[in-house]
Amino acid sequence: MVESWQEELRAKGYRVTPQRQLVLEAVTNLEHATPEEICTEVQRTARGVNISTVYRTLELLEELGLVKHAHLGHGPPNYHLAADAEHIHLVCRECQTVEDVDPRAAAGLAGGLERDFGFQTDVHHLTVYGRCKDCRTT
Amino acid sequence: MVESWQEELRAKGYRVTPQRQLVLEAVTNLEHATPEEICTEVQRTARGVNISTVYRTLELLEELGLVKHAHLGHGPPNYHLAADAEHIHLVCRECQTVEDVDPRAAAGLAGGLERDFGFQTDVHHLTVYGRCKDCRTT
DNA sequence: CTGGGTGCAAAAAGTTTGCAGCGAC
DNA sequence: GTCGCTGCAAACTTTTTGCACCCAG
Repeated sequence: MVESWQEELRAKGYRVTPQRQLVLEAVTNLEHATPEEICTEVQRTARGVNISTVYRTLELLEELGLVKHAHLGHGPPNYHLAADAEHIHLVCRECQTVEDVDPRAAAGLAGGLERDFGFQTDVHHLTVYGRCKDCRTT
Repeated sequence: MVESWQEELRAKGYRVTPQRQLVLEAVTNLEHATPEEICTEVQRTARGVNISTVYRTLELLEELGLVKHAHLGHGPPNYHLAADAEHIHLVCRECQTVEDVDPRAAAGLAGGLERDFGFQTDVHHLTVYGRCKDCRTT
């Protein structure tokens, strides 16, 4: 697994550039971030990585299986390392907070969909909307 | 049930307009539609309901609890009648098709989240990403 | 008649693309 | 030196907003 992603890039005819390393670093550090946030983070460290490069890089990194994204409601997509532990997102439709939950909570669901519909659930990408504990009591 | 939402509108100080009736009709007929599709549908019947009116109306109808929306991937949100039977959306990340599934499949998940996190799942809004049967065999 | 609703146009927000120059290999 | 990558700007898509006029109540 330590076999560097840089090798993989070169093997596929892509190039290893500072920008690509910085974007991957930013995703690693931020854990959950939108393209915009990633761009800002990168520009804090080094200067000037263009937003369009961030988009292009994220697409590439996702293609390589290094990062994944999920849609958490209205806003922009949310990127994180594929290597991070898988988790489910609980999004509160009132306070907009996101809570990460162990994917085992969805084991039954995934199993059922597989059995009944032949559907292979991407648990990584599962987003559950509802109301969180706090918003239900207030 | 047939005429009551108009009453509710007036009771809250809103007005019943042809545009609002047409949008609700379109949502009813299309069952699953984006704002753009709703706008097109409405303009087929009558002419000239502006896209921005569609957005404003959908927001209002959702506030009243008449319609709901879900995010099915990258694209625009997807509106449908709240009165329609609840269902889960299975979105294939390869062929982009959407399959509707009985919400009972998620009963275990919803129960677990409720028990463990006090989170009230909005099953209506649940979207599951993955690969459908067809894409797995091809 | 009155104030909320609508259409239109412009702005915002998020994302993609064309192209000339740069730099990884 | 080659050719993929980047920055920049412009185009695009989806959604929101400001404003003058219109019409439901």
